[in-house]
Amino acid sequence: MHSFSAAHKLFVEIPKPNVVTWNTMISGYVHAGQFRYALSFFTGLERSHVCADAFSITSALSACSQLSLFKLGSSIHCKTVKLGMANGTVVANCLIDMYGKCGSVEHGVRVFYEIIDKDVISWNSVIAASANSGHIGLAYKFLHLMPNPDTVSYNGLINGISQAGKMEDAVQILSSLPSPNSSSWNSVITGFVNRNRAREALDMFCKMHSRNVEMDEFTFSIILDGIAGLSALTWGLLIHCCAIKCGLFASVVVGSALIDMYSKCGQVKNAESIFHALPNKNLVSWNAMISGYARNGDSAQVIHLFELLKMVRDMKPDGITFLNLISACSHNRIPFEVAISYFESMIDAYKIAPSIEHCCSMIRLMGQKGELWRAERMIYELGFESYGVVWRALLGACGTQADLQVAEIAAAKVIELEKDEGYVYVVMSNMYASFGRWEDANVTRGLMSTKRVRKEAGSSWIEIDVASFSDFLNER
DNA sequence: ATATGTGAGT
Repeated sequence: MHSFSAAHKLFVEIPKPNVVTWNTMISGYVHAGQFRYALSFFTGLERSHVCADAFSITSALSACSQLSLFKLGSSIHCKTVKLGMANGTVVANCLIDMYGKCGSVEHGVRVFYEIIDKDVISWNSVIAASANSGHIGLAYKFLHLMPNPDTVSYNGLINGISQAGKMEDAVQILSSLPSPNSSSWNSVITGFVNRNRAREALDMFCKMHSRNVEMDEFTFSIILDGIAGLSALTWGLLIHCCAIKCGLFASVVVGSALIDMYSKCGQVKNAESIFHALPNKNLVSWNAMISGYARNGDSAQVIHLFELLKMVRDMKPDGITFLNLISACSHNRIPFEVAISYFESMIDAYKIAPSIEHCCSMIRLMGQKGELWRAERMIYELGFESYGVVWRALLGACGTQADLQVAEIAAAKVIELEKDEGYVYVVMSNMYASFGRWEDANVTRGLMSTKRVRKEAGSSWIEIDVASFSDFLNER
């Protein structure tokens, strides 16, 4: 049980905090997953006249890893070099991890080579960093060079291979391990779920169960995610029971995954009772419940829960909350002006920068209202004009509104920015047809057949000459 | 007194 406000209040009363006091605050926030706060205390330490030590550095680096802050992480690396502690085993281990998570294995490997006394964690970190960045061969190399690899070493490899989607290899390594632990199994299950192979994920879950490997929060959250994708309620209920047996009934992580699973299986009532019973709800739990209501078309509950969330102390909506809220507005009968005001409050009151997803959701909303020019203007205002998905959303909105003028602008943009002209051909020919402009529709269809546009099983469109359709549009 | 490696939830 954390008590940040209490700790913070105590901290500010300390007249001259020493390095240990600072470090306790930094690592406390890291452990609680509050990485930004952790880093603000690190900055505070640096601004006061206290010198950072290895403890401050390692906690700060851990925060950088989790947030993928390459620039800050590198600047801390520079500091450690100046302070002469870059080759210290623990500091170097953290640096390897930080570089790995920031997508720069090369830097991590360089740090690894400089360590004089490499310990198990140094090796495991460099293996994980290599494997997770897709350098499986490199990970194998380190694993073979390592003096006494343990389960964690192999887990790094299994995890990387699973992330790369090489599931057969991952399963093979798992079965070759003398004593795989929860993490070994979790990595493989995660790999299957992320590749939309939920059936096999379930299979692994059952094997894990029958071999009496301890199941933790990770196991349940990922398998529930797989179940949600399958909408397999019976499995969901079974796994829910299993989680309770494992003593995880009060876990926020499992609870939030259950809320999501039940609402995706159409069982909002179950989702609701999980939500209300959760003793320590976090923002993820709230967002899961709000999106559950949104998915099931209960806009009144969406707004009700959103208003409640705003009143909870230490809790404030994030970008995902607003995304759910806006999509609920477009899928349900919520007044246009209300939706707009939510979006504006997100930007103005909550200082949340709109993402491409927000932009697309707003385009759909404006499209429904017939405000296509406003949507087009918004794309530029938000600075997303160089993203094809955004124009694709606008083109889609034009299709339902039958607005040829905006559609032609959007169509040209989709062709310019994406390689997917097939979609444009289909939408445009349908639109021309709906306007009775059969000649244009036929020209479009003709272009489709001469260029052999066809939809492939994987949903990608093939070999189309970009110029021909652009010319067709420009001639108009 | 305080620190590092595997995997997760909208």
